[in-house]
Amino acid sequence: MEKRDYFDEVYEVVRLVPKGRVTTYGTIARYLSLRAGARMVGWAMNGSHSQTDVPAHRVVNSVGVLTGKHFFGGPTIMQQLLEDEGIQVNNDRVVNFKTLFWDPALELGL
DNA sequence: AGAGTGACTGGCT
DNA sequence: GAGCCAGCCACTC
Repeated sequence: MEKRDYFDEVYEVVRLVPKGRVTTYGTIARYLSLRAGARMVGWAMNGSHSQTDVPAHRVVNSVGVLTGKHFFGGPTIMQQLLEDEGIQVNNDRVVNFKTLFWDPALELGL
């Protein structure tokens, strides 16, 4: 398998997400200029289980919904991880998502 | 090679 | 905010 190419880049960006902040698949896709699109970012996260330092729980969709929670081995794992970082989650949706949103191209001073 | 699927997004209702 | 639809690319069978 060894898809590594853009997978690794996605992991790297996700790792840069500060604790208590979140970002979206589409944002990562655009930041890395992935033609593949946001869907592939999610697919890339599918391999994040091999990476221990990849906070995939900080990656949500465009409206702040924890779409990938089921892939954490449980429907509440992702939410608990976020709440543990001080992020409030209500009905699978990140509270103040717009405020907690972290844009790499913006925060990294690009 | 063709069809189905998915951790998405934007636009419209 | 929530639902439906179309576009998007990579992966699997």
